Amino acid sequence: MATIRDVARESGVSVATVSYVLNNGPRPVRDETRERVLAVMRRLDYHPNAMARGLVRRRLFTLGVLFSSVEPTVVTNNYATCVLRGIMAAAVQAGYNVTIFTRPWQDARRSAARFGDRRTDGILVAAPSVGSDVVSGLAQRGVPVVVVSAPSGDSCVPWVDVDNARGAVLATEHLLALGHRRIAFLMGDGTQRSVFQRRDAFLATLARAGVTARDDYWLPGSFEPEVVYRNVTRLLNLPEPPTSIFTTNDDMAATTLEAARDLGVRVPQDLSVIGFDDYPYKGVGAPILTTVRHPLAEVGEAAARLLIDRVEGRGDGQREMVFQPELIVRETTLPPSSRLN
Amino acid sequence: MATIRDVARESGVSVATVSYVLNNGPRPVRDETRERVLAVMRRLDYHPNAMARGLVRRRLFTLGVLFSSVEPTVVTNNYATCVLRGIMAAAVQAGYNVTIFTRPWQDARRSAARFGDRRTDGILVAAPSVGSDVVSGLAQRGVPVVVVSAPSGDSCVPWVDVDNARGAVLATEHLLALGHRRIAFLMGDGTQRSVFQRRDAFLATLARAGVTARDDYWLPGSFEPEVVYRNVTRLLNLPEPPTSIFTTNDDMAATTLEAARDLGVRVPQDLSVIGFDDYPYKGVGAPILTTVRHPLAEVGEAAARLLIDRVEGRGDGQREMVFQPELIVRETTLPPSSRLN
DNA sequence: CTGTAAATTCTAACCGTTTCAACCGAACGT
DNA sequence: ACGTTCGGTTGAAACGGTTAGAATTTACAG
Repeated sequence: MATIRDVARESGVSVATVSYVLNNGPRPVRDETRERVLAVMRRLDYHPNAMARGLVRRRLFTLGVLFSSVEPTVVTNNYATCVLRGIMAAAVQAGYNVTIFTRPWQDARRSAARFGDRRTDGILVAAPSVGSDVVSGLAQRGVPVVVVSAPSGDSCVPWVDVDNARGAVLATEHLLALGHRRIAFLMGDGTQRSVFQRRDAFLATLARAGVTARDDYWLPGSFEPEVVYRNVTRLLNLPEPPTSIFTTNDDMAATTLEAARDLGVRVPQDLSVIGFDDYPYKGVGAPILTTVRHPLAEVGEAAARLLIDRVEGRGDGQREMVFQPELIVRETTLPPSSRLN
Repeated sequence: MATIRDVARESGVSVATVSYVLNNGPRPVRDETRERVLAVMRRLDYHPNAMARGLVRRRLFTLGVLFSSVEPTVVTNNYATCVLRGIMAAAVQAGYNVTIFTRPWQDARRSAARFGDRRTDGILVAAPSVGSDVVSGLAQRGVPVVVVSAPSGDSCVPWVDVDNARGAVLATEHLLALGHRRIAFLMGDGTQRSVFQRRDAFLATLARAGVTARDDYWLPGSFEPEVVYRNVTRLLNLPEPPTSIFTTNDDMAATTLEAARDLGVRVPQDLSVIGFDDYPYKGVGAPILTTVRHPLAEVGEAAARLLIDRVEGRGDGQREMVFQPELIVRETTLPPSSRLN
């Protein structure tokens, strides 16, 4: 494999000169010389070694992505896929590659140095769990970090998220406006702050409307499909089952529909279901989910842009971005059937 | 940020010794010395610089993934997501990171050197289009390559794929066995070899059964949802519409269901639909697609394993792997309704 | 003790770039 | 004719590691 020295030798100039033509600077090169060097580069099929470059430039034009958990299924679930799509969009545009870290974050002491080993120019931390020191750990080590879909505890780390509370308000108010009073909230597991934000806003909205949150609708939170399925079954078998269910995300809503179907509960006639996130399911068949649109790809894209700006020294003070959710009424919500009330 | 030299100085040994403890070799280090060095490393929060290491070791423990097209949507479509899931699984297990290239492949002359710039230890090329010189270009430059879901023209480049022909046979025979004779094949665009393999097997199976492939069911191939939708509409409005449609992949099948629904054609009563790939849709509602299961994640995982074996010098001659597809009969296929025949 | 082999450790070259300080010649102002 | 700039070029010092070869200890037999 040809190196810069080969090019220099073949074209009768110093390596410095070759480097200058390679980078268009920082010193000028006479046109005639440049042409000669370029010709040799082409002839030798030369391309600079990324490692050597990265070593001295301390830049590799690569963004790191760290998901809270690195189970391969987690890296490729709906949430991650959507965020990744946005990240890729920003990366493509800015000419960055994207590296997905596969080693799980353990704690700052053991992991910060590893992830900050200059393999990437900066790191996007997606959906860190509440107790984790991943963000502060990296930030403290001087690694440029942007948090995706979670506020950063660390005040100097930029973050991008949707307005979770607002989304939950939209969903809840929609159900209330339809006339629902028996509304259950199906909670995801308690490692994400967004889950709590959505729950709190749900409860607050209910309270504001003078509707009491029933204890028997309250079940332990989890994103696990099996648990969700079981919880829904339990809810629908209650003496007074809910007439509508609001889930923490669309995957849970899908599982809810499945469980309802298996119980012979018709959606939306007997049960309204509303999700959150609006994953772009290719809906294989009806009904199509009513949900709160969470612009995940845009969130990912904005976060990646923010990170790129930071590593390129254009940190224009932008510290946080909050996207507004939007209620998407489709086919899984209706007024509660009188039969059940 | 602490360097190996800092550690050496602080612990009163040479950098070589520090390196030996870092890598457990190649020379032994006395226990007492090792402890001292490790203590200093911990105290200084030292972690070796990945670039420097990569430069001399010529290994970064990172796999590159190159999708035929790098539209961000392509990188995160169903196909790519499934393959990526498998790749991640293998990578996690072997301790590799995964870099997704964002610059599109142009041609060997312009791109080979760029992608072989030692930023990754090897490259997984996913679904290269038929005319592309991406595989040969990289291979020729000495970059370890494994092709995902396409046979490699280059005989010395390993590849992994599903048996596309067999899958199409399974689907077609299923429809024939149900009694369908008016069967349409909806073709994807002609840049992937697998599309042709599926089509050819479809036609061959039809011929073997003595069923003629009708010209009026033959439409220009495309994966674009709009085109698919239009094609399906055209088919179903034919004087003698097909009683069943076999699509090149599940996304197309989903669009087919949508178009049928919009036309008031009931699936599976009036029209049977069978897809290919079995993407793990969270089926939001019925009917659930009958399809040919293509173990995409396993394909990706196997390919990644093959690549890792190669870069680690354990190339045990394994050159190609073909996975067997499986017919998954669900809810979108039935015998043709007599009404229509 | 001494000689010798084995176990450690050190010195220094190297991996392939970038870039700074220095140099050289030509053009320029005076 | 003579400093001064300035465009163009170069040698060499980083960048932060690995590792071969030499040097130093240590272990052990005689």
